[in-house]
Amino acid sequence: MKTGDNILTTKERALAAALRLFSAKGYLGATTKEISKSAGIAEVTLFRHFSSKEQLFEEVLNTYSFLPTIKSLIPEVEKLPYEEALAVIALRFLETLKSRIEMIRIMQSEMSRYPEKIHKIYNSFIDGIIRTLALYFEGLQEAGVLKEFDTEYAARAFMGMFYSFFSAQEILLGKKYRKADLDLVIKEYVNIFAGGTLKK
Amino acid sequence: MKTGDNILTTKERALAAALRLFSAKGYLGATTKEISKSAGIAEVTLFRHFSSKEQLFEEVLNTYSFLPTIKSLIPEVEKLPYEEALAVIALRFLETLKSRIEMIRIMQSEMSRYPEKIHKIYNSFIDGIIRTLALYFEGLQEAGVLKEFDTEYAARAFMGMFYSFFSAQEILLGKKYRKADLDLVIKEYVNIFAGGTLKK
DNA sequence: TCGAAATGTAAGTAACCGCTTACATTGTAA
DNA sequence: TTACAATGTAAGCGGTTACTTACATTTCGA
Repeated sequence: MKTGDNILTTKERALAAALRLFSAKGYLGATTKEISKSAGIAEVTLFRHFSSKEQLFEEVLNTYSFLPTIKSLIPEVEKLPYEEALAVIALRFLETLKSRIEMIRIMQSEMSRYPEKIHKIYNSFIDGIIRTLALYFEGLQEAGVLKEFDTEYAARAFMGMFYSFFSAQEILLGKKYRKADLDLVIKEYVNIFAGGTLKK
Repeated sequence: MKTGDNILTTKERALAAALRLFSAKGYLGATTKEISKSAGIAEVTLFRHFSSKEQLFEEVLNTYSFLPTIKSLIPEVEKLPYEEALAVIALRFLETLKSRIEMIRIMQSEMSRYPEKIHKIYNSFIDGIIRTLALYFEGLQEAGVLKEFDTEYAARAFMGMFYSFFSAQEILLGKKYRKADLDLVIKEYVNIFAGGTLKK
């Protein structure tokens, strides 16, 4: 590697390029020639690091599958009023999705290729968030702030509202939402959800 | 066509097979040889009906893109109590999605191939539903049943909850939800949403 | 500075895919 | 029955793709 070059190793640059192209064109649509060119390396070098395109794809999944959960967010949000806390959680959730939009695109379009693997990645991400949020709800139920409801279903409903908003905006329409729109959406969604879960 | 054979024409069987395989394997993953074999016709016959694979794909989109709206549902639901009406709308929405799951899979994975066309199909489907539901909400707001909120955002939130449930169950996990689960999910989601939109 | 490891260049291979051509067979309407 | 339209069989063509081989060049630590 030339001095002053990118800090990333050859393998890391290959993985990053593969992530980009698999995301944009799908597994079959992204060719190894294209990936290596995009990574700025020779095609043969790609095959020196990865024994096959299939294995490259697997390593892309493994390398980028980690998604930050919102678990660390709960403690700092527990002191906020309910609706403000929900707004912060929603915003962080949307930011997390956006930061991993390439992985999400891959998961959406390559589901049939790697069902068990992608299923696992999806579950470890979603389940973590759902359970964390459900625990937050349970705490507020015990404190008498929220009425009785199934906390896990409620968590799924909450995340579902925002996921489908994200999906429509970022994946289907390709529109970048303006900050004002985003705030408005969060406010309206949180309002409905809070109204439906708070004790009267 | 032999007598006593399938009622469908050769072209229709080709389109149906193409829908199945494009949905299961993606545009690039489904070969013309495989599609014709699955349709029970010769590969050359496929190219007699469709000038290219690309045109076959376009005709699949055109043929199966029409999604029933829920517009016709509103009148018969207007007499029901709010929560029951929401439950019926949600159920019908989920049934519609399920009946067109192959098209939805194609739209999700081939977004990059036909962005404008798929975007159009998506919009004509979703926008119709959103606007219909928003009108229903407006009527109830004027009647003093619902509190004030942005009816379109609310409609998006409502559909979003159920779409993401559908997506998680049918597309990501491949699980068929049992009827009991479905009823429970609808009940919980509708409860939250109704609680957040009804006037206290 | 020197030698090994990493990377590049060039060429090629076997398989596959979309699509075509030429010709034979079958179904059906007049 | 005949003529025509629809479909089938078989073979192949040109292009692409994943992947390999052989060899030259660069990088860089010891």
